[in-house]
Amino acid sequence: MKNKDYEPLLERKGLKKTKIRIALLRHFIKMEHAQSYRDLQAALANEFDKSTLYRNLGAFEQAGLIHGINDHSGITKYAFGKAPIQGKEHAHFVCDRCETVYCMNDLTPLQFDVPKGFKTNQVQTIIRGICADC
Amino acid sequence: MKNKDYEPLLERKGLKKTKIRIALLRHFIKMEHAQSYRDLQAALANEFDKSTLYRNLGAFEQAGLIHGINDHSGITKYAFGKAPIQGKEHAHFVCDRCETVYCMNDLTPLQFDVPKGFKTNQVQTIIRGICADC
DNA sequence: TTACAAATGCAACTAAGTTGCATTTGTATT
DNA sequence: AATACAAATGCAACTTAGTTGCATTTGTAA
Repeated sequence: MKNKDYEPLLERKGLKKTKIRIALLRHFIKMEHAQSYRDLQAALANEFDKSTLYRNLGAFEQAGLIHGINDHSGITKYAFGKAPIQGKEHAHFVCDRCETVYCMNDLTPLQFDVPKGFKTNQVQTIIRGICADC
Repeated sequence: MKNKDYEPLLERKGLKKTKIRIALLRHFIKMEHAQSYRDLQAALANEFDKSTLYRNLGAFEQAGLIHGINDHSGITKYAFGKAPIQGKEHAHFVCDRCETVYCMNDLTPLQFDVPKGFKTNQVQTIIRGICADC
């Protein structure tokens, strides 16, 4: 994906093309692991304010450009792509040693039968273990 | 389960029988929903220090008496019972309206085939939706 | 080029969770 | 019952994630 290719993504979502958004998109597309606030701040060389970064993460998530992942660390991490919905789940693998978060796009979709009266909107699965690099 | 019944749980784990531990155990056993730090602090009438409470949550979790659950709120919640292990998962249902966290003990166990080189330790599933009370 | 909504930067704030250390308490031993 | 020691508590100070209000700046459409 070339730099110019993802700028239309912003327009399509009604988001203005600002410096941080271009930088964020470019970064998310090339990163294969989920990114925490700190990862992102470092990757962007602390060029932008904390609130600006958080607000844009929120905007991107709402627009379905990225999705948040919550593991036992208590720190939200973000990865490129829409949030999982039922029937189209993708699981996340968190390495207990290096803490890297992988998106496992190709795992078999799951079906959950929740009790009567419960309505499912989305399903997120966190698999903890040791990754191939560790 | 009577009050005296769960005190042996502490001894068996090598944990001293202190006031906060008895109170915590009693509370966890009767609560059907997962509890946040704030829930617990309120239930215990702010009788104990923040650090004491957190340290005991850690000790209980390590002993397998409770397990932590992390949803999109970023706030860890705890529920009675051991953490899910592969083949014996139980999923958690988080209501998007009232934020209550339910343990769904009776959902079908899942099998995940992770890529080569990855080793699974435990699987946690968060189902988001609307609960029966909402 | 103008004009306005949307986005940014700044500063101040809230709240979760942690840590070091002095004091207290549960329990095992005599 | 007294002692003795490790483990647990309380306190205070701290770190860091994430939020909010507001004045200023900027992207885009007219």
